[in-house]
Amino acid sequence: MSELPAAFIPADIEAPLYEKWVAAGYFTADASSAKPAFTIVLPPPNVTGSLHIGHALDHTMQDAITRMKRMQGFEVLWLPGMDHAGIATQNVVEKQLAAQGLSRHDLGREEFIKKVWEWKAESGGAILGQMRRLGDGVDWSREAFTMDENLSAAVLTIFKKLHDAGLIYRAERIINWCTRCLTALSDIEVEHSDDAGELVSIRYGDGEHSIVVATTRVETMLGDTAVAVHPEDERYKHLIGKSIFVPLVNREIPIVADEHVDPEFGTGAVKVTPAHDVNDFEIGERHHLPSVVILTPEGLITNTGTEFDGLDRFEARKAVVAALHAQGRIVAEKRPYIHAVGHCSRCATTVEPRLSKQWFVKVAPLAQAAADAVRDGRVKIEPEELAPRYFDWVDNMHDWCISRQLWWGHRIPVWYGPNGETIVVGPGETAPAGYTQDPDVLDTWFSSALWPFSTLGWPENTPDLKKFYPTSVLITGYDILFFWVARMMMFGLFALDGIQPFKTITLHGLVRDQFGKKMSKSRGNVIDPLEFMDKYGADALRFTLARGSNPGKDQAIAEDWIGGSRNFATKLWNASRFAVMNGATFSGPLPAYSSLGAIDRWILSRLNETVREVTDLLEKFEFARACETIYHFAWDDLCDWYLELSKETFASGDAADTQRTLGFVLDQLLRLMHPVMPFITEQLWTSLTGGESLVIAQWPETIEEHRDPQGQKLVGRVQEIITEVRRFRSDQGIKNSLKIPGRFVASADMAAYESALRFVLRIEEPGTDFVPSAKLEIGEVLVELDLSGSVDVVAERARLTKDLAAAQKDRQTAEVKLSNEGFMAKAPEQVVVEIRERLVKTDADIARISTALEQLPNS
RNA sequence: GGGUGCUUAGCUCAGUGGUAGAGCGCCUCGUUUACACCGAGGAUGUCGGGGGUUCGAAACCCUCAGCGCCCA
Repeated sequence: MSELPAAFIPADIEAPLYEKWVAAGYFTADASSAKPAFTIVLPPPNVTGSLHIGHALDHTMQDAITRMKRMQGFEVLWLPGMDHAGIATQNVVEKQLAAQGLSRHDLGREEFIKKVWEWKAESGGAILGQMRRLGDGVDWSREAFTMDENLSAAVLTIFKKLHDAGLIYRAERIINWCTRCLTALSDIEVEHSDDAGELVSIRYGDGEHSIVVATTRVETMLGDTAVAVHPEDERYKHLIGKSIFVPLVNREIPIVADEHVDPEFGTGAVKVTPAHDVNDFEIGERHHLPSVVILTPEGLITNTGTEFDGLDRFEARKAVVAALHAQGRIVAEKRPYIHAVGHCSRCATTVEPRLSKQWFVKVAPLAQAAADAVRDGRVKIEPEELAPRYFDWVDNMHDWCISRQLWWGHRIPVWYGPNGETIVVGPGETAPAGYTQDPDVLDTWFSSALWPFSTLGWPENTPDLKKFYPTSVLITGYDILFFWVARMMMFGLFALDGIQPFKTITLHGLVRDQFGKKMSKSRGNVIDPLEFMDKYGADALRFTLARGSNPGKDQAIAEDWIGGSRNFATKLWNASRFAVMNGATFSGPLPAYSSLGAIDRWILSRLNETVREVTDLLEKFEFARACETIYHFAWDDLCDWYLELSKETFASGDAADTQRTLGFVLDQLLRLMHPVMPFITEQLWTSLTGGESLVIAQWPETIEEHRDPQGQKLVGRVQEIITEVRRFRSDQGIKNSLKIPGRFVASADMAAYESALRFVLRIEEPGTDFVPSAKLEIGEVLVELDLSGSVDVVAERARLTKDLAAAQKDRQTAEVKLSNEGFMAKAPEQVVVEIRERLVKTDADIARISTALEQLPNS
């Protein structure tokens, strides 16, 4: 055991400790181990990203669980890596090129992809270094990237497998198109917001032969190929089957009857633009309407033969309205009109629904399997309140558009022959000469969906896959339940013939600012985890996040609270210094429980409870409650009570049992805290015990013999006496440092504590001149104090009056219950006994306090 | 519009039938050799409103109001 430095400086110890762990290979999993496996795959962060507070929370939880499992004797694999983030990464590199006045087309596909790899090598993956700062005990030897060769092989394999099963197809559909990213997006990459627009009602046709339609996207009228009404709508029945004149484009279009038209909405007639609206597309299909694409990929009007060709869609919207006004065809304008508008989740550009030929995954059977796996209990979602959200999604999922018009990503393994042949090329296969490959790449989530098994070597049946699949638990935020979790379920169950990718899905919430508001750059309330790790240490940040983490719930965080966690770390440091100074011992057997002193027995009993509770809570991912339990034990029980009550023993010189007890308790506590605060616990534990590392130390176990409710009750009474005497001293304005003579009159079971009480309360043995000027009755214990003079009667009367009122109030609630016939007849016996005891106690309290009040001098 | 969650001390949140809790903040006192990143003591809540079930409700049911999220 070496002396501990007076101050704890996280920055000095964290990086070296982390490097020590990695170098020792503690985090490297062994697929040939005989130990049971415990596997977590890290939700792969984006290669362009850096560590934000949400990662810090997610990683803290995973690190804590894997560290605990490792200490419990599992062969733990926590597998790190990143995804290639197709759009985001391509955007970053294109921006760099743009600064040199180049586009990706100037380089060509091959050169551009080379540039992206160069970018990744130089500045990608900043987050991996930041994870080390946080202390993530991941297996770096297995670090994966979705574009790695073997993970790419997995992509080809699953594509072919899905295609062969008829679950991948190519079709012309309305997809979400980003006019800035110039690619298709899947439904969930579109974020809807309620925006202010304008609802314009336009008269098509003339006189009797006219219909008013309303739209917020006026420019789409240039692509209208029909007007639809409900077949039963009396207003329009006579027009069904006729045609009507569309202004500006000067085209006659049919009026069709379609049951999906809502007669209650607007005029009951809708314009139909099959190439630019999902609902309209379906109407078009049903009525065999032509689809006219009137927008270029960039969002410019095209192909209408009007003056609007070449205008941007939003300029065209204004121009079309103006032209319609000029013709007197605007019937009404509602402004502002609030309606849902889709935006690209990457760049916020308004998404354009657009008819386009894309690749899709037919999700129905896959989603069904994904739902079943949860419904039949093979996969557990925690907290279970979030399961309905999962079902809502998988039960109503639309086919997934997987092709992206990008260059960075897994290129679609489909080749087209000179005569229109289509073949899918699996890993290791090559297309026949003369074939050309589809130019598009796959959605990044397509490869992320394979993460739990592609990282373990699938499609090869590797030792890793055998040992570590299915993974034990997935820990991630509820915000990517659909993006990622549901898709891993679909692909995992499909790829591994029904074996689920994880046994449990644990969802946590978002980290918000101290007022519960969402963090955002525009609000300026973003908390940077790196900044606060610098300032307070990684342990403090981790503890704060873990302590705030209730299952599935968002949490608030503030700098003050991180400071509070740092204070907790310092407290632990100082308690350890105290232990060293007082000769705590960290080896050898614990003395027999029955032979120990009352205080020692008490702390061991509390430790035992704490071990049980914390283990149980961490197993259930109840981080907030686990941290609360640790905090309370360490600060209140250990520091405020045990260390204080033990000071007298240490001062007496005969302290071997207490020295060993304290050493044991600290040792166990450090183990218990290590998952959440790995750095400071490692530093303390290795220097106190001389052990190699807490990372590979054994997790504390409960000790049945240490259950001691009776001892806890006694110490509870000791605590009550101390608190009451302190309150008296405080009310009397007696300095804490002042020693006063006093006498305890107590039952035999309290005698064991008298010396400790004297020490803590600074009450000296009474001398021959002892004159008790104050008497405190606390329960059955009488404390007589010699204040060498008179007491402050006013303060004492106030104190007693307050106590009397409290006792009377308690007595009354007890009495009301006991005189209630219903209560006496129906309440459980145990509760009745409890209330009776309460009545007895309050009666005694009232009598005692009343007497004390009467005996007070009148002055 | 459909679903779902929340409303408890100044702030952020625990608490699923038996006398309302924590952290931070606040007030008073205190340099007693682990710790002022500390110690001791203290104050603070008709548990969103209304109804119901129950001997007993912050908790269970109904309803209203407000806030939030997801989906459309």
